[in-house]
Amino acid sequence: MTEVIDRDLREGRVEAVVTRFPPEPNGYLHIGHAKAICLDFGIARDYDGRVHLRMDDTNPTTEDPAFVAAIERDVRWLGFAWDDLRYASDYFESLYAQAERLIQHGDAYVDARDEATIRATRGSVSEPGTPSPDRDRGPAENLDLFRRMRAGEFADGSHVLRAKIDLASPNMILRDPVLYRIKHAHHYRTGDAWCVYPLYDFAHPLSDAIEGITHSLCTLEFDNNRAIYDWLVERLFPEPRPRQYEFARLVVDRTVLSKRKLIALVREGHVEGWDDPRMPTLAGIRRRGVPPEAIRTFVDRVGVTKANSRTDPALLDHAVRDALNTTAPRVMAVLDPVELLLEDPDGELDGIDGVDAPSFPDDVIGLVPEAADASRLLPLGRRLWIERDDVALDPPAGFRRMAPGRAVRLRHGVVVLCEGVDVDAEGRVTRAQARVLPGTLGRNPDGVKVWAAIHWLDADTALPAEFHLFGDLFTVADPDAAGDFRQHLDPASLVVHRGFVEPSVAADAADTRYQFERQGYFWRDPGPELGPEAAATDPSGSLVPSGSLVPSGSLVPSGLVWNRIVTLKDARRVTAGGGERSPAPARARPAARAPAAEAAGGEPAGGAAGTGEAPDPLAGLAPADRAAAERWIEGGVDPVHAGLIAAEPLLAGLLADAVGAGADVAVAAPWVAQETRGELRRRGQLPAQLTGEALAELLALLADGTLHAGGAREAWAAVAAGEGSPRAVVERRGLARLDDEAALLAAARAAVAAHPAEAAAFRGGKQALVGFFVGQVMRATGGRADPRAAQAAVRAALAEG
RNA sequence: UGGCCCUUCGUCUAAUGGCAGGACAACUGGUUUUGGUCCAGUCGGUCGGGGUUCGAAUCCCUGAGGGCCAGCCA
Repeated sequence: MTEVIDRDLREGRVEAVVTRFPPEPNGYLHIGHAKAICLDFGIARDYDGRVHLRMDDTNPTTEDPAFVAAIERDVRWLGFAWDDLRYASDYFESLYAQAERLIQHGDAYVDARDEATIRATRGSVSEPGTPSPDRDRGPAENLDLFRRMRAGEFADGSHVLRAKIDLASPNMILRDPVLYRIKHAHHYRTGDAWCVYPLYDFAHPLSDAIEGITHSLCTLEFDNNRAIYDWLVERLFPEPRPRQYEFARLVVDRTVLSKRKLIALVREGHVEGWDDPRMPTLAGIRRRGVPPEAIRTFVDRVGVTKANSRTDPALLDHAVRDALNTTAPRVMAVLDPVELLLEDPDGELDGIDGVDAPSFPDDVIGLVPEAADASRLLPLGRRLWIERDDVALDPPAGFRRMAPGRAVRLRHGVVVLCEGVDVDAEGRVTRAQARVLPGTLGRNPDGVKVWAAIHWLDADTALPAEFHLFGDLFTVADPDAAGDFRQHLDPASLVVHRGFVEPSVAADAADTRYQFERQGYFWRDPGPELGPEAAATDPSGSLVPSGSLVPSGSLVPSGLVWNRIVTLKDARRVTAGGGERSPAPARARPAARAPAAEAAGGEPAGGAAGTGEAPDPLAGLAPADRAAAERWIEGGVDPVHAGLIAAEPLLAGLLADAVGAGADVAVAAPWVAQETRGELRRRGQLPAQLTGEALAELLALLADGTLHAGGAREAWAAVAAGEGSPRAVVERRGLARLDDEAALLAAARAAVAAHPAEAAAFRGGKQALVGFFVGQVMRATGGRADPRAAQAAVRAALAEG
């Protein structure tokens, strides 16, 4: 992507970069849009260009101003600022004028048939469409009809404006696409001013052109649409015209990103709303507490290519933890509390009713020195809350926390020795007793193993709180792969706990993001940001009445409701006996990947693949061409090459000319079939300089030793680029073969001397490095060195060491 | 089925025709008053076949696999 822009700038095709992000205001932005936003805005920023946020509002029946506001807010939240806010609907008048121009040029016509008929006559991927009786109507009549369409004389669907392109095009998009349809509908911005509205394929390229967009970035599925994009822009606008480039959509495992499915999740009540923290919408992600910079680094890490791929949500989690590790103060919270009663026979705690605890560990302070100043008071009494699964009566293998007879440190406090554990009928821990070990505040006891540091809360001062633990919405990587996506919904995607949090948080800003030690990153649920007004104006349907997700703060005396942003990475392993289990409903281990995901991965192409009969390279040739090909084969030409050349008259003529000019057919054929054919394909035409005579000249230079193969290839490309005859090119570029042994040896020695580490590696047995050194010599000699001689020189130079 | 796009460690992504590298994940150790962080290390890849080349992930052919297109959605 940046390569294209660099070239456009370098070649002066454009003076400055202008991009645009063009959402349709008919839904909420999600993480997939974040990729496009980061790209469009990021490129504009990196190239010191401009970026427009454009509402692609050409369909009055689905769009709504509430979404415009939501989109603006989401883009800003991500940390971007647009240079201009535009609306496609502002261009309706000029778009209409362009449509009239098209009609006047005879490039568009009004079709009076209904939707079903047009659909039926478009043909299929393997059959051409059939023309409408209206297709050959004259421009004047079309213009009249189109004006009457605008004037409101016709009913919805009775007429459309179509581009007149090619009903037999293998690209379905080009089969006379519809440009304008009649919709007697109220538009949220233009009101009732219009009853004809342009379609995407018409409005989008022309909006880009109107705004002077230089690089129009979009996702892969619009690849086919580029043809109509270019067709329109070339007819209606002068250079510099906008150009469209495609990149792969972001797909994240264990969620869904299609608008339809997201709507279904909301409407059917699988989630609490568009900003449910489990949703991949930016509103949901924001409410969950993810900081925007984490989204940006995530998008950076994912990269931009044209290969459709799926991204592991672990990559996002990592970006979130990375952003929060150095910024989130550590506090303690107990999600599933049990009582711990302390005995203090030595009076260790006498006179102490709390400890001052640093808010950040030393390693974070190392990264962010000012974090050293932050601390808070931690009350400490004789009755505490600790986490239920930090205690076991009968510890399973691998259990490293509290159990009878084991000492653990109370984080930031003293070491205690467990003296008793009460369990209920099901074996669940209900209470524990422990004795404070003397002299262990800030110091480890002698001769006593401390098994762990556990988090705790003073029971008398801890604030009651509710914790919302979010997991992936789906249990499988690709919910669409098998059956209805709903059947893969994870019922444990939201787990609510009632517990306690330390009192210090009451003094902090409400939007503080914390790490609850050993649990994860949390922040206070800001509550639904999409208020009732969003529900009321949501044209896609009713928002489900909020249930448990609305802060049930009223039920919690402190009113505190915490959203878990992301878990801590959890390294505790499940033992063979299954004794230890992950306490949080954390993301399932990779081993738990569903069968559907495996199947989606595709069967490796084994067995029968690749072993099929080689097809006849001469199949499908006309008899005369076939005869020519057979003659070449007799002359020693590879049959595949012969077939390729014979199929293309330009190439066949070129080969014949070259042979006529004295070239050996067997030598010339690969140059025609590969190098020359490649030029033909890339340029769409055969460069005039690529004649048989030129090829014969090139091959003569090769034969008499003036050139080696690599130089000849470069020379041929230069000839194709119009730099002159092979001989002239070789002269100008200094491509003549260099086989002076002394010079090559000197170059080889220099290369070896310049790369001692590589030389040592070679002598250590890494033979592949010969190529590396040959490459160095080739570079040093401007590509002139004879490769064989260079390789010999390299080996000699390496042997000298 | 016609056309177009795509294919590099488990995942994502680099490599002017010249040492296949990084990140995430996993795994091993070390540090640690968080089973966190950090540090060190391990595992692991060019879809198959052919061609051109001294040398191919890269260029050419071919096979396989995946995606998109037959809305008056965008």
